[in-house]
Amino acid sequence: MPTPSRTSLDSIVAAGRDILSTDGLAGLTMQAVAQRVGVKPPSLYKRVQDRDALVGLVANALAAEVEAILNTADSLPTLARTMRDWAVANPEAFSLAFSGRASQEAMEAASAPILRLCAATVGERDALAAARLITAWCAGFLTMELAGAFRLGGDLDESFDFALERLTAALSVP
Amino acid sequence: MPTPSRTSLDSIVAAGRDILSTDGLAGLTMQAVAQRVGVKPPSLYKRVQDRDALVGLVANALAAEVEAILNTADSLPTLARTMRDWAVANPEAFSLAFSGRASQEAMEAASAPILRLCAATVGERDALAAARLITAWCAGFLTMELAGAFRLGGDLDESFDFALERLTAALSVP
DNA sequence: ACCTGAACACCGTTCAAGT
DNA sequence: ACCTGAACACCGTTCAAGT
Repeated sequence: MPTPSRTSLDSIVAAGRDILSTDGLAGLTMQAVAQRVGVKPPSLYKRVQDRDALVGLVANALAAEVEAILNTADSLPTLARTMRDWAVANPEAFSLAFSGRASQEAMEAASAPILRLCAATVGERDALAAARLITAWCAGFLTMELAGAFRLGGDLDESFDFALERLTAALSVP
Repeated sequence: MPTPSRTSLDSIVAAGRDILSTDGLAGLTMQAVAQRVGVKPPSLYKRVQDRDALVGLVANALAAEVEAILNTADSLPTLARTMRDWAVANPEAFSLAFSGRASQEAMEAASAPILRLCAATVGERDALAAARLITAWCAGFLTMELAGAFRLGGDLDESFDFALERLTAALSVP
């Protein structure tokens, strides 16, 4: 006799997102997710292949969040600062979003705003390479900042702005 | 009655480094390390606080490797290409070395070559900010390249060289 | 002093049995 | 159809007992 569903894939991914932000990736266990959606761990396997797949779906959801935020930016410096504010406010989410676990489609969508602004700055021909430069720098800087890897003193805000100035100058001049 | 040691901290860290490169961070278990040094897992706790501490020691060893390699470079472009070659040859080692798990001292030592070349390029005043720009970009680019995050087509070598040209230009002009 | 077997808590995952 | 209890393999870690 059929039984009505007691949860859904969306609730599971949403629960995973919440647990990630409070307990980190290590706390994102099948048991924790199951408990939060009100089900026993084995039931999750009806909706999700395994933990890796679930983490990937959460990463996709985070990439969509990033896309939405970046779409509000109208210049590369604004975009970088928007990204930084979000990363500082959501460190665990940031690190999963940029861990390479999101799907190609999700990453493409999140890259679109950067690509658009880069095309406007350097032209279509160099847009992709410029977007990779900006993305790599920004992801690298924020990852290291959040990991506490910048420990040689100095002002981090200053270092961020220094880089932003030099980068925009480097991309503005052909 | 005293028993002669059957292993040492150095062997344990070396075993960890080897296992990392073949099986990745997930394969770097206390059991795998113990087996490789010829001891049972509980014995490791005589030399190492816990798995996290062991991973940190391996990260320190990797930072020292990075330092040695980067010290052979005599310009920023050469340094970046040296780093990239090493990262491609040692992907797991690279990602642990830049994960923020190494100690402050190890990170400072690994940063020294970059800082030195940046000081020669932009002067002492901006050396730290410039080093952070180069380091963040390079770490970000290689992390994303190794994670397969650059999937929008185009030539990755070209994107790397494009960034390197623009960055050196941006740092050369005051 | 160092090593080990036994034990515990915790995790991911499978599957037969329930409704 | 979906859910669960029981079970298994695997991991980190502790500790009393061995030498």
